[in-house]
Formats: sequence, structure tokens, C-alpha cells
Amino acid sequence: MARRTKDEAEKTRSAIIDAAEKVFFAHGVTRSSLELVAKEAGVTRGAVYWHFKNKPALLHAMAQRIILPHEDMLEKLAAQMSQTPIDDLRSVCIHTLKTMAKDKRRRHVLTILFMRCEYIEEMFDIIKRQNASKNRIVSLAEKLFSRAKDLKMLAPFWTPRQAAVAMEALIIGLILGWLEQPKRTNLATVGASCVEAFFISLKAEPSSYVLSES
Amino acid sequence: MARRTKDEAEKTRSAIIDAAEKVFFAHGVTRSSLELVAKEAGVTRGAVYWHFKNKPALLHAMAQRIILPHEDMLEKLAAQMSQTPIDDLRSVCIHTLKTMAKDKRRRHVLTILFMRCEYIEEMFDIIKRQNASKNRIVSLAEKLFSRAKDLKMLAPFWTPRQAAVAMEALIIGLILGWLEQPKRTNLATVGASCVEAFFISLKAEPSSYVLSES
DNA sequence: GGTTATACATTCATCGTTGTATGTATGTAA
DNA sequence: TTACATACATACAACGATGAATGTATAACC
Repeated sequence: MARRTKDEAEKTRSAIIDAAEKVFFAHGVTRSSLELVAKEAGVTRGAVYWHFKNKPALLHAMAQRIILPHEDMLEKLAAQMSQTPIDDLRSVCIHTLKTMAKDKRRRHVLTILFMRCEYIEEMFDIIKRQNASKNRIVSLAEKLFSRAKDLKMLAPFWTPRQAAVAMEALIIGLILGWLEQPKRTNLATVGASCVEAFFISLKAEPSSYVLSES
Repeated sequence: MARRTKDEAEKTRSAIIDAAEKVFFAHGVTRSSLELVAKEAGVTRGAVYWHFKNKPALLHAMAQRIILPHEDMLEKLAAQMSQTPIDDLRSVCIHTLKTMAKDKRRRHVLTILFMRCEYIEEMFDIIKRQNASKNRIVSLAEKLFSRAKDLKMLAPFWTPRQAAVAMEALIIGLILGWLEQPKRTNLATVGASCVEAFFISLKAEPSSYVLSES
């Protein structure tokens, strides 16, 4: 076939990623041949190899398309020095879960990343990126909880670090459980209510705080 | 080679699983050939195919060897109708994390199951088993939290269901984070302290627990 | 003590996938 | 208009893995 215009090329590129999402989701990353991906996208392997160096690169591009909503919202939060850091964190978490529950693409891609691919050498940069993102999130949350502690808003038995680590772990655990059994644990209802309760428990109650100070 | 005695056969069987743990951990399940596993175990593929139908069956056997300590401890707990269900749950969780942190085999196998294999059709029975185990745990925890609620020991903003789901999600999230970056988040210290704080927040009567034994 | 089932090793046939090399027609810039 | 870069399609070479079939020597059993 003949050369396409730049616009069309970009379209085929994203069509290939779309196809990869479908195929990887269905068969797992390793067992999906690029031949299949190409066929699903309506092109040949030539096109795939033109746009992407190899399979890991394609997966990387796929992961890049869905930046976790989490992260940039937290960035903004941490910058603006709010007076209600815990409530802000809570709404970010809730928002994350709710959007996740609705966004089919995100769900599929996360399923692929969590349950349909194997993290080994060639995936190293993907791993590194994911870890960096996770660490960034925890560190930002820790900063916000630290601020909450200064404002006497964090329950005394939580350190900022513990709260941040636990928050992240809880969210990831909920999402993972939901991915494993989407019908069993509704993210938007059950998951969100867990997060609500968790955040209530993070907040200092005036009375208990006074008692624990004595 | 010649036929071995039953005892020796059992030894080669577990040697194969041992080898599979190493090889799967290093290269991921899909990219590990049974040839490599056999070589690592000091046998040939013939032996592997004799003991296991195929690769998923081998993986299944591998997963079977490490029953989560979680589960049977919870079974006993739920049966004995203790007067301190929350504290009991807490010590089970802490114990789980601490043993996990020490047991290298368990860590490797969990890493394989979480990050080095792809869950697709042929893994269906493994998935089913894992989900069943998880659901059983959540359901037992829910029962215990329900008992705690009857005893007025559960903080009012937690429902038993939420508490159970959150507990499981937290544990899984912590373990996953630890598997991803073993050096970053020490399970036995950071993880355990998160769980401690979480369980304090589950308990009713803020004043009593902050000051009392922990 | 002979037979049979066992516990493997060896061999074979087949198939899918990968990366690359090459072909080709067209958009685009000079 | 030419000349080159682009966006693919097609073709090729090579390997590795799988499952099954077959071989075989010994342990276990009667």
C-alpha cells in the first residue's frame, strides 16, 4: 500500500494500540503475536514494526496512554497547601475509584498490566516508570499527611508515612480485587465506602486527641 | 536412566517444582521452557512431563505448595468465637506479614504469581482457586468483624463488610508493594506498623486503646 | 522369580513467532 | 519536476518450544 499522510499515520498508530489492548487483554501479552495485533488493527506486521520497536515498546506506549488520574491531581494538591489535606486526599481517592470504575479502557489496560503480562528484563523501563509513579504518589501523600499532622488533623496513632503507605496499599488492593472479580466487589460503591471509612479513621477526633496527648 | 524408588520419585517431583520456582522467577512463566526447568532440576523434559501434564499444571502445583498462612488461621479463629476478634485478626495479619517477610520461597512464589505470569484461559483453575481463597478470607474476616460489632468493639463508621474488604485490600496492597520494591518498603516494620495503625482505627472507644496495651 | 507398572530419557514432527531485509507507492520539500 | 523520506506490505531465514511417541531399565508386587 501507499504512503499515508501524517494524520492517517497517527491514526493507524493509535489503531494499533487499540488493537493491542484488545488482543493483550484476551490472550495475555506473551501469547499475543504481533501478527494478531496487526490483523486486529487492519494492518500488517510491517506497520506495527514501523511504529514500535517491538512488543515491549508497544506495551509501554499502551501504558503511557493511561496516566493514572491519581498522580497529577496529587501534584496540584501538594502544591496548593490546602487547609483540609485529608479531605482533599479522600476526594482524590474516591474520584480515582469512580473514574476507574467507569473507564473501560483504563480497566482493560490495568488488567493487562496487573494480570496479563510478566515483568522481566525487557520490561525494565516499564517497571521503573510504574515504581517511580507509585513512589511519587506515596511521597506526595506523605507530605499532605504531614501537613495534616501539623494542623492536628491526623489521628495520633498514624504517622504521615504509615498513612500514606496504607492509603496507597488500600487503593491498589481494592483495584486489584476489583480487577480480579469485577462483579464481586463494585469499586464505585463497596470500594469507595471502604475508602470513606478509612479516611474517617485517619482524622483526629478532638476528644481522643486530647486524651492521647495526656 | 532407570526407574527410581517411590521416595526418589517424590524427591525429583519436588526438585522439579524447586527448579520451576527459580526459572519462573528469573524469566517469567511464559518465557521459561520446560527444557530449562528440567535442566535446572537435573532431569530431562521426560521427567517433567511424567510428573506434570503441562506448564500450567506445574505452576498449579507450585502455588499449592504455599498455602497462605492467612487462611487456616482465620478458619480456627472464626470457629473459636473469641472475645477479642479484632485483636485476633490483627495478630493474624501481623503474623502473616512477618512470616512472609522471612520466607524466601513464599516471596518468590508470590512474585511469580503476581508479577511473572499471565492469567488467561489455561490458568483458569488457578485463578478460581485464588479467588475462592480470597473470598473465603474476606468472608471469615467479615464474620469476625460482625462479632466485634455485636460486642460494641468495632468503630461505628465501619461496617463488618467494609472492614473485611479493606483489611484484605490493605494486606494485599502492602504485600504487592513489597514484592515490587522489596528494599523500599520493609514488610515486617513499615508494613506491620501500617496494619497496627489500621487496626487501632477499627476499634471503638478511642480513649481506651490509645493508652492500653498494643 | 517372573511379570508388570513405573520413572524416567530420547527422539521426532510440527508449528508459531520473531527480527530483518527488501519492495513500493506516495506525500513532501527543494 | 525531481529527489528523498515516509508509511507501510511482503518475503525470508532461523530458532525454540511443545506434545506425543517410543525406548528402557529397574522397583514393586504376586
